[in-house]
Amino acid sequence: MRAGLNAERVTVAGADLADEVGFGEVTLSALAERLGVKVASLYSHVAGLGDLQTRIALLALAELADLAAGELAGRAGRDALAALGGVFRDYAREHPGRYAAAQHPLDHETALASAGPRHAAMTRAVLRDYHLAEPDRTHAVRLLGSVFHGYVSLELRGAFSHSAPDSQESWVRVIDSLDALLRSWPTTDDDPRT
Amino acid sequence: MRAGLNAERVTVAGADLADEVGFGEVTLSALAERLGVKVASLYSHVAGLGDLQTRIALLALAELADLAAGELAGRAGRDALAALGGVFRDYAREHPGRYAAAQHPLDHETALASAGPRHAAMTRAVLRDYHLAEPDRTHAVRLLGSVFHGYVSLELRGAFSHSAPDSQESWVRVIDSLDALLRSWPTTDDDPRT
DNA sequence: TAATTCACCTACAGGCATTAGGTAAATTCC
DNA sequence: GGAATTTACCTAATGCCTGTAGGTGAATTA
Repeated sequence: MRAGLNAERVTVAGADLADEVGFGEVTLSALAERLGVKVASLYSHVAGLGDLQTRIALLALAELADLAAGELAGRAGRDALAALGGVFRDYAREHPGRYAAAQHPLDHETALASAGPRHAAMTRAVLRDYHLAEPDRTHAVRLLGSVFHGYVSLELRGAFSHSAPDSQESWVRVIDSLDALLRSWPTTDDDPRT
Repeated sequence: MRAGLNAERVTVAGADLADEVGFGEVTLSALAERLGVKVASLYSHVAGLGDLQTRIALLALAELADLAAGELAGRAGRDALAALGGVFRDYAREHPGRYAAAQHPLDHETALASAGPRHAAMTRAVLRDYHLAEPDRTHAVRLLGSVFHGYVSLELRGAFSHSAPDSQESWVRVIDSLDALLRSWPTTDDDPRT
């Protein structure tokens, strides 16, 4: 009896498994068992464990980009900022394994073909309303990426769950702070430090 | 002939190996070979791979806390902020394996006995100069942690190395931004959103 | 110098990734 | 509709890694 697998079904099953047991704990053995198939059979669809990890990472990046594109449509300013951050935060909480996979290192060529560039473009789009000129725009992109990724990572690790106030409150304040910061961004044409 | 090992020597060697090949790639096999010893001999000093990983994590957290304490002495305000962030950033670049180990999850009991609480205390100390009352102080602690960890993680992953301007410039701007943000932190006794 | 400790060893079992080579089900072609 | 081809899946075997059991000899202590 054939199970009717292909590369995408295997990848999705791997992503689901990652969400349940953690990305680093995904093994071909466990995945094969879940799919009702022998381990060697998986090699007909993916090149090995490393290839599977890369495919899950690409899946997660694409899903994240699609979600972000949907939430960002028709929003601007603080609204867009909160929406973009919220996509990352919600995705990480609903799909921790997929979110971890999205941090998996990709070689340069693969990264360029991934949804990574779409992410960068969307962050730039969110900043459009704040009217920053280069290089400040790039500095701001990096700051937003750092805050979103950092906050979500720490929250996922439980770093904010053992002390008051609730993490949700801090999240709202962080978004507010970023919004205020971007509005009053100090434009620096000559900074003696740089 | 005896190699004269003990738990600490094994842990330090493991940390050095992690800095060279990555924390996730540390194996007892490779570590034993590097120490000129058979794999089974390592079990006289550490309880297994998991225990070794925990010990490397605790070592990294302690080293980071010691470095931070040293750099923070006698500094305040933006100076202290830059020093604390710089410790994380420099440590991660010089010791990527140790930095990755510091993110290794610890069970609650172990985390409490680790240098983790010292880190929290030092971040609060840096904020002293900005005169924030609770719960704003905690929100700010979480923001700083997020930015530092997020920026360092992304930079380490090479996310900022394929576009101008130089990451160092963005780092200085991020520190400046945080300083400005903390100085003008909007004190909110009643925020209708929370 | 004798007893004890313990750092290190050999030998083995189990789990996982990976490859080689085979079989039968699905698909394609005439 | 039957033959040829493709391919999804299999069994079998190898090698690396973690982890355990039990032994040996060097260092330490009495």
